Amino acid sequence: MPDVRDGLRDGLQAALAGAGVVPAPAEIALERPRDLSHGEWSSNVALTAAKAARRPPRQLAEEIVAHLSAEPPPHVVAVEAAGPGFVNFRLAPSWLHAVLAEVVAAGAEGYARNETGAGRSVSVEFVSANPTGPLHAGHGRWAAYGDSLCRLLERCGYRVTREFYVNDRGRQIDLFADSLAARRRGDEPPEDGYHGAYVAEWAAEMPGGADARQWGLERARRDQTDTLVAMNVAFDLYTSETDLVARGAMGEALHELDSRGMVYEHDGAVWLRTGEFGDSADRVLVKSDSEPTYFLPDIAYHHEKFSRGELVIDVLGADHHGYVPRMRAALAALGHSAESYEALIGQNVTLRRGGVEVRLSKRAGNMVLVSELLDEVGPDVTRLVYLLQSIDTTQTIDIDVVSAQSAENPVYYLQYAHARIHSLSRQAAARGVRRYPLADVDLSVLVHERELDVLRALAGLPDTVLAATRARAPHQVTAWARELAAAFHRFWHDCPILHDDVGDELRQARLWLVEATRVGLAVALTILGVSAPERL
RNA sequence: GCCCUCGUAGCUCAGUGGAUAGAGCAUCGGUCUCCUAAACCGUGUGCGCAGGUUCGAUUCCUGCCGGGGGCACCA
Repeated sequence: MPDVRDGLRDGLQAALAGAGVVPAPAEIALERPRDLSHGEWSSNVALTAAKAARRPPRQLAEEIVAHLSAEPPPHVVAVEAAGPGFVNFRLAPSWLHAVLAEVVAAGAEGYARNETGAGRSVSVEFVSANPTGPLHAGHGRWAAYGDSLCRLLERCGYRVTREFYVNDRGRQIDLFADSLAARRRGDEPPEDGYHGAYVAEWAAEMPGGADARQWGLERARRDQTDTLVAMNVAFDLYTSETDLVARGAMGEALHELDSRGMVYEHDGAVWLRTGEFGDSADRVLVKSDSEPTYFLPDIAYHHEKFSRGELVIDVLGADHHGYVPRMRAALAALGHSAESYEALIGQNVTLRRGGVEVRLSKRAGNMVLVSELLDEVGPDVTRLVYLLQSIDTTQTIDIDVVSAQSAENPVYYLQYAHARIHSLSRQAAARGVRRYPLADVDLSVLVHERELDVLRALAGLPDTVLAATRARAPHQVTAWARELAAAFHRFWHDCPILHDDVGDELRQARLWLVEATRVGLAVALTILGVSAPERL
């Protein structure tokens, strides 16, 4: 599919050759200036190649411009040297009409798809909440983020396995079972046990004579899975720590580390030389009471994941970041390359209700559950709210704002754009207006700035998808969708479609513009895992 | 004390090695005989501080200050 940039690059290449820049720059960068007065596209080659060309950047830029003006690339109406040495391209609207046709031809399934990850597999682990309770609002962030990241990777051609690790053995599970059993008897849970209200509720459900441990695990798992399903998050693989140990994976990992000379005994415990691989200290794999630490099965699990992904990604909360160096070290000790393991650390979520911040705590009763958010605002708003901002910032979700049906709620802006598109379809059908085949429509009548702005936004989606994937930042897609919605709302305001005084040609072209917008929105919403209502 | 992370407008947040740093909310004021006004238009003395790298730094590096998180033979 021809990209305008291909033509511009070819032109620049030829111009550079014509200007006698001998070792042509390996890469010619083209960017969209934030200020349209600098043209539709701009290149800084003259700045980067100035040294090699042995002349001032501005002068080189002017030579390039001279060459390009003599033989302008497709769609180009003017080339200018500007600022310290930028080469700016002014384009005819025809380049955007080509974008419209491309969007429509590719459709929601194909537009903004790329092959950068083709043939590569990646394992992404996220959420992995302990099976000792429901998912809280913090888990919800990783569910939304992890799943959308996977959708981005898939759109870039990667084969993705969504993984959830279940820590279903060890001390926390014992405490949870003890807490359940205590509540069942009508006693208080142990001091360091689980005190959340859900424990008492679940204990009341528990049949007499049930094994608190087994029953509790299943109850918690079911609760978590229900929530994930409601959030439109589907995992490909759940790995139980108990199963992992039972099938010997832990022993194998230990053996492999040992055979590589990475393990030693000290004070009756078995240690891993993580300190030699960038961790701040060596870590215990098997305690002096012969019980493995949580770390050993975790290593075994991560080791296994490489059979499913050449690239292994963990999505972790900031409270687990201290764990990354030791896992990185353990994987290095097993011979995995540093680039093949990626730990993405996200900051915590805080909730505000009635102007008061609600601290998330596992043991206290003030925990806000994902299921509560889902009940209050529904899955679409929940996911979109999580994906509104970067995981690098601590997120404060104001439940009052998010649950309000008002302009303060950023979610409605997007949904309203979507609803308007469908409203138009209904109106058109009611008036007997139908869309002609695109081939029969003259798009060159689309010259209104509002129309062109929508198309400019649509033109940027493939780059946004690529950049968001590389940055592991699904929120960039949300930001893009808001931009598209804004452009669309402005277009809607200024450009009538079905009104009687709109000519047939223009009406048809605008109908297709709306269709392209629908496609663009659909792509973004699919990546975000959100569906939008057809009417508000 | 050590490590990680963040610090951008009154508030919540985008953003980027480039040319005049953007949205939403809030404030104030405008726009429906017209496809949904949950929209649109106007209204803005901001990149924590100090060095460094660079033709160019809000962006990269170092230090400092401030917020959050983490430093177990717990998970």
